Amino acid sequence: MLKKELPKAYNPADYEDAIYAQWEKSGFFNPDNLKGDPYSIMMPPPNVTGVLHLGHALENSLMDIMARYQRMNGKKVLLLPGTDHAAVATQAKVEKVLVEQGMKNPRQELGREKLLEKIREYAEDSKSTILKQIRKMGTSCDWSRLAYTFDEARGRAVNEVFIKMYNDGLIYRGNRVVNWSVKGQSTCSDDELVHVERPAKLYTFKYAKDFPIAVATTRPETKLGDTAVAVNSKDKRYKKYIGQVFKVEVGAAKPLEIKIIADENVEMEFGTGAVGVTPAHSMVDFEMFEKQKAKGDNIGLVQVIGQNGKMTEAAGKEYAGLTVLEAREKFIDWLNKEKLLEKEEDITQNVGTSDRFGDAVEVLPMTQWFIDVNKKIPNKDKSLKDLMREAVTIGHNGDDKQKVKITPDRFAKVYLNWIDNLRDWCISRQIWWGHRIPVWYKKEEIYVGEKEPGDGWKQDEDTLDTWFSSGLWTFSTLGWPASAKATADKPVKTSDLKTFHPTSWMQMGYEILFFWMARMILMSTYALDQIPFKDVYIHGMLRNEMGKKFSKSSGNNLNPLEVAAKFGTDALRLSLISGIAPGNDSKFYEEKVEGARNMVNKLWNISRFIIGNNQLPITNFQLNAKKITLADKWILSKISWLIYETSINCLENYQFSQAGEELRIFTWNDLADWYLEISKFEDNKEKEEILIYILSELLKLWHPFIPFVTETIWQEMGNKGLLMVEKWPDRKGSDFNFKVSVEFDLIKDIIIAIRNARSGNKVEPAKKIKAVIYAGKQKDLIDSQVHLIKGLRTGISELKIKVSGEKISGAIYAAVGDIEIYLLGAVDAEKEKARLEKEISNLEKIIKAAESRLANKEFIDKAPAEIIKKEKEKLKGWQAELKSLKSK
RNA sequence: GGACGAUUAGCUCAGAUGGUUAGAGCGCCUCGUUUACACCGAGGAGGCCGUGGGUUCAAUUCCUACAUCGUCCACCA
Repeated sequence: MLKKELPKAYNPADYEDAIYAQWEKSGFFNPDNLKGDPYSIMMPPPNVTGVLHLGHALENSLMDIMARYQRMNGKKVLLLPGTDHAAVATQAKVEKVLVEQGMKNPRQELGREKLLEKIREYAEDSKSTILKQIRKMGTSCDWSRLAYTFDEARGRAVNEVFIKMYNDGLIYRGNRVVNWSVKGQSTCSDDELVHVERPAKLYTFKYAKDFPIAVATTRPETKLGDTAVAVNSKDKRYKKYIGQVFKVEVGAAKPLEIKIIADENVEMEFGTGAVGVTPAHSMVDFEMFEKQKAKGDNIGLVQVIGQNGKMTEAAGKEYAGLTVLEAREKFIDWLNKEKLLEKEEDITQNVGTSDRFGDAVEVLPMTQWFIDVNKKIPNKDKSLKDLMREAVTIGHNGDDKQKVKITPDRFAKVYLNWIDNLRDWCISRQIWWGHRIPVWYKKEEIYVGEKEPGDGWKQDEDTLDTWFSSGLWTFSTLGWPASAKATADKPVKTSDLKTFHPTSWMQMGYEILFFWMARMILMSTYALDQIPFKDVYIHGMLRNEMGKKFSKSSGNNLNPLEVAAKFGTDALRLSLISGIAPGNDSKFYEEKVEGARNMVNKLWNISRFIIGNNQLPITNFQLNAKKITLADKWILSKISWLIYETSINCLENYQFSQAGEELRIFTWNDLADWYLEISKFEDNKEKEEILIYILSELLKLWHPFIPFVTETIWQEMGNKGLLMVEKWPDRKGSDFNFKVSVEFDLIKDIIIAIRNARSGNKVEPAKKIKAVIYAGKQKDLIDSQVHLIKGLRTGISELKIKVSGEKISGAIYAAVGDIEIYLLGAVDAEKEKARLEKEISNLEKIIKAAESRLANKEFIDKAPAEIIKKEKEKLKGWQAELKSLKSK
């Protein structure tokens, strides 16, 4: 066999690229080359606004662990990669760059086509960097199915859904108030707002001296557009005014006609108990306006702020053209002059700002495209909201199999709460980078369709909210709609949809729960009548040592590729998934990666030792050891347990951190620290066989987490095939031998005690007493103890064993020179007896309680069968324990 | 205002459907020139599991109240 001298330390850079190339070339990233049940994961497409950050690195690690695990378990795994054009984000970013380069207004100066060209260049550049980075992370995705939210195939899907929704009456064009970013000159959805707390002034005033009700506002300038005052109908002070209209002159173009209306949402106790209603510049007020309108009462809507952020003509001659702030001052001056201002208070206020452009948004009435989330879908008697709710509660159409399982489940509550507050979704944007709305106009005519219907038609200028296309991601990537195939820039297999949808597993950060998860559920249940994924794992955010978010703007961005270059991709991956719990934020810092790097190196050196010392052929290995010792039994028992733990308990339940922990404990504390040491003096054919077996299985278990180093070692062993597609070890959890484990732990204790004694450390016998009683009854065990104690770096060559009968039940003494080590013997009979008695009485109590519970008829009748079964099992265990205790 | 999360070793964090001795990594202390590894080895110290109450034979775990920190949603006009 081949004996290669491996370097002392594992140097990732020497192997990673070649290994990835090998994987890719093998074709096993592509499910078409795999057999078995389909298993699909759609990569959340990173925005083409920049490069990958640590969050992406975490996501890639999580997805790849699942993909590799499932692949090794014989699944036909599709991990589909892609990128997102990130409409507003990308355009905002490029515009910012252009402005920094000296352009004043890129949109005006370049025009639509040229600006789009610039953005496209930027996006393509960013995209290619991102794709390289994904490779670098070792992600085993199918590059042949690479998708982009803004490519032709995805564009087809977008149009198809838009048209379908329009025809179903779910998409409408309406004049409603929207969030408007003056800086970005575009709308944004409610979810795109970032609320910032700011100090503000709250003014209480009356519109006129003879106006009966005072109102309060932080935005006096908008009051030029008030059309009503809302009060609670139960409010005795104001009840008499309800329905009356007051004409007041405040300086606007026309005198305001303020109608007093009733609204149950107005709190009587707060402020003056009355609200000045500005339908044009407040979401809530607009809703009141609509409510009144539905009752047949049009209170009117006056827009006093324009899209340029300046006051309109309607605000009056004095005000038109002023900025919002100038107008505010002017209005306050006027109120003061007229002695209408009653109060001025300092308060803090939450202001909605544009996520991408950063300015405080203005609420304005505009004609935009909306998705109606409350309207019943034709032939369904359900609204989109209903669909979104159903998917996580009773399952789509009440089908339990079509239910999205959210891990951790508390996010289901957050999600449902969000749906309750959801307003119609404004989907049109006035930016250019994005899917253009497939609607055409010719004079008064309107046509909704993919291509212009003939001469003289003009397409809608607006583009779609980027989440519209992201919402289709799970199926637009799988060849939906079928016609996408013809025009796709890449061949798309339409059969994919049938095979891989609903997708098996999805992961994402909680910050895009509403943006993305909700929209995917909406789109998929509506368009396909299927949930988008069965399982969704929500991860937390990564923060730096100070607990701050990593962000480019704050300059504390850690580049995952630099970390990977320094410590290796495996170390980065392992450190990212260590110590995390689903949905919880975690801190990330370099020391963590260092620890993971050390782990990787440890595995490398274990392998180096096993490969280097072995005389047997180590490929295609089958365990056949016949003569085995206690240590052999122990390690085989342990790895059997490890296989069970990592597969069933951890990975099947998305306990990634736990899996890594279990693997590390076995590898370092059990295998390296004990078994490898034992193998140095119990050197025989059986040991070698077992070592190869253990290493092979261990590499498989580690592979999803640290794919590069495991694959490298696998090949250094001389294996022909790729570890990536090796069969996952059989889960024979039952092979775990508790007795052997206890016996071996005893030996460990003895050896540790000897080492302590020799190094002058104190011995604590209490812990060992229990063990010795156990040992005393077994000749074999004593022999193996002697053997191991002699062998394992204790410096002991002579061992005096004394097994006594009654007084000391099985004590072991080890004599080293003139030191007589008092290890396990000399059981203090009294103490031991007391201890046993306490334990027995404790157990008896427990058993009694359990028995009475099982005897309770109510409990038997009402408790689920499973619980009763468990209770019985527990009871049995306790009873057995009690018996064994009593026998002592 | 509503909801959710966190509170466990010096630091960063796991964990237990309630059960005998609560874990890891890092850090710290002592020891170690062993041929897989100093990216190492051996050992050790260090915890009223946030506070009060309740349920229970048994609570750090379940319930409840509170405190502190954090997040999301709604926004009071």
